[in-house]
Amino acid sequence: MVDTETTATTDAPRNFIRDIVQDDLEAGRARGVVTRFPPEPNGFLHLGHAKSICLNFGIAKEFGGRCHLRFDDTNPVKEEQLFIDSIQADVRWLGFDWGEHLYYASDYFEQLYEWAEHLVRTGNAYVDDTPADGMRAQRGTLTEPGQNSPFRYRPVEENLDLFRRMRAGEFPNGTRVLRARIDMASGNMNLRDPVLYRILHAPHPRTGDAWSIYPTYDFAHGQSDAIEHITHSVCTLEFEDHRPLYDWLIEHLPVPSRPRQYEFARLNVTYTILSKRHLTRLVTEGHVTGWDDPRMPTIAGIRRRGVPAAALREFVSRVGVARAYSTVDVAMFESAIRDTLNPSAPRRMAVLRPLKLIIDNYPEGQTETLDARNHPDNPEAGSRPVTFGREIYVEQDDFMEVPPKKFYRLSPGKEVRLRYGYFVTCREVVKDADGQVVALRCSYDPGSKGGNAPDGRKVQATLHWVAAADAVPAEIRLYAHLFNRPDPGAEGDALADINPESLEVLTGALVEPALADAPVGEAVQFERTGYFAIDPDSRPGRLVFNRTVGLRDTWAKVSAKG
RNA sequence: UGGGGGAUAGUUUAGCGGUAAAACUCCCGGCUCUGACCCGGGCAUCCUUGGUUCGAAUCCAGGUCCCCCAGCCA
Repeated sequence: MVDTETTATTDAPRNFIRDIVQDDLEAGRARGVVTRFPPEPNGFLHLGHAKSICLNFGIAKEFGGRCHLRFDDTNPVKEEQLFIDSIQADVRWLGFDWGEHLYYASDYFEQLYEWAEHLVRTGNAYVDDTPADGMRAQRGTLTEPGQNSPFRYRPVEENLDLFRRMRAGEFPNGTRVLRARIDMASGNMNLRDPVLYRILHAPHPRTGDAWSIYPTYDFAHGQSDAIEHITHSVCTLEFEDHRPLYDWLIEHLPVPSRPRQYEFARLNVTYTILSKRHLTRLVTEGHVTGWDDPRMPTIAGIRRRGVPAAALREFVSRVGVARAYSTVDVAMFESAIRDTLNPSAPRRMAVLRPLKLIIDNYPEGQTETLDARNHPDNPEAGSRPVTFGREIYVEQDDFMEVPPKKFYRLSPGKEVRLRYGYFVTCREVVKDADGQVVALRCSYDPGSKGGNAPDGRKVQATLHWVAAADAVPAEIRLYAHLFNRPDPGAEGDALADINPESLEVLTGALVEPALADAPVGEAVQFERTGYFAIDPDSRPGRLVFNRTVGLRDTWAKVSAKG
């Protein structure tokens, strides 16, 4: 059976974050470890999130701590319940469990508001009436310091009054914000009086219209961590510059714990795009069929494609965690998928592009049942019967009328083995009026039943096949990389690099009957072609398979070289 | 000409002062009722220049290149 285990393994390799946690534990700086995975529910989870999920949940598990799932839902205009639901499903599918620890930043809105007032009262925050463009102008540039807002030294009482009225909904969007009073001349832009609250008259998926002001990421994140007693708040490198602000807020607020932030390099993969903005466009502009299109790097897409959760975890584990910017070869992902599937995926025979083969010396109307093993290395997987007959189908790629050197498969006069069946020799090539090969007439050796010749002679190739008598038609979807260059977007718009041939639909495929009742999502290996899984589009009588990943194809390389 | 980070094989990662390790890719070969799997073998002037040291990928100093930051996004 396919590996469908849902419990994540703990064989994670060493990395600098684990080292930090271990040191903190050993030095007594932390009594236990509490991490969190904090997605904003504004899209589907993808490969990059998988890395973060495995890291955060993995560390918690390794050190006997816990990992929270917390939705960073501070911007209601971008967030939807649909995403909240899908994210939970995806994390679970990946094999992780947050137990009772499901939280929302919005759960803390009241507490955060109180802390905001605290900052106002202590003179560390003020209400600024400067419009957005004015604030931008006052912020300065990367090399020039910013200018103080004229409202920077507003009296505490006035700030308090204004802030309360902001909450009460008295002012329109964008007319005022609450800012931390830190340092307009800081080299770190995040310290130039960052915005803590903005006015947003927008309904929130969870709090409805209870609020007309919402905290920014910077004000919500660290404090949420503190509320949950997160010990190690792990995020990606682009938040490095926010750490001083994270710490500043923790220091100036009466928070119940002192979390620490650590950053690692986000995942990049060749031929893939992982920015939420681009993924959203792929969906909304119709370049793919949805968030779960098997070509998408989303967890949902990957799952639909037939990739087991264990393969995703294995990939993340192989990639490692570091602070160096990097782009992982997508081949590493494909390899992890094959390695995960190979030991367990049942073997079946399916002919993607059928070519009829007629065995002239096989009795007409006769069929027989042969025994085919379900797995070459695992006898316990058992076997299944396959029908053999006078007319069978083989792969078009397995025949060449004029074979190049090193082509071991069928060609005029050549003998090959039909897997678990007989040796057959190609005697005649049947063509239509256009000269296209439409069938092969062959002879077989009755003594080679089961796949071995009585005289011990060898053949160079063993072909997969299906019998015309009981083959089942199927649609097979072959996927190639969604982008046609390893670094999509490196020159201009990433969507301009979309591979127009990322999907190939084969409607005339024939598969062995044992495949007719394959469960959705579980991968099987079509011998000699790859790993495939039933797509949810599949219906009784209309099988649809997705190619999860192909097998390594040495011949393709040899033949490509000529 | 601001601040913050990063540089180890084609790609990721390990290495934490003792003479470069693993996975993936690629190449060569073996095995084979999947040209799969599996098994051999090959592929690195550790960004650079100096310094410290018996000894440096590891420590120090200078340089170079790359990434992030000027949202009332996260």
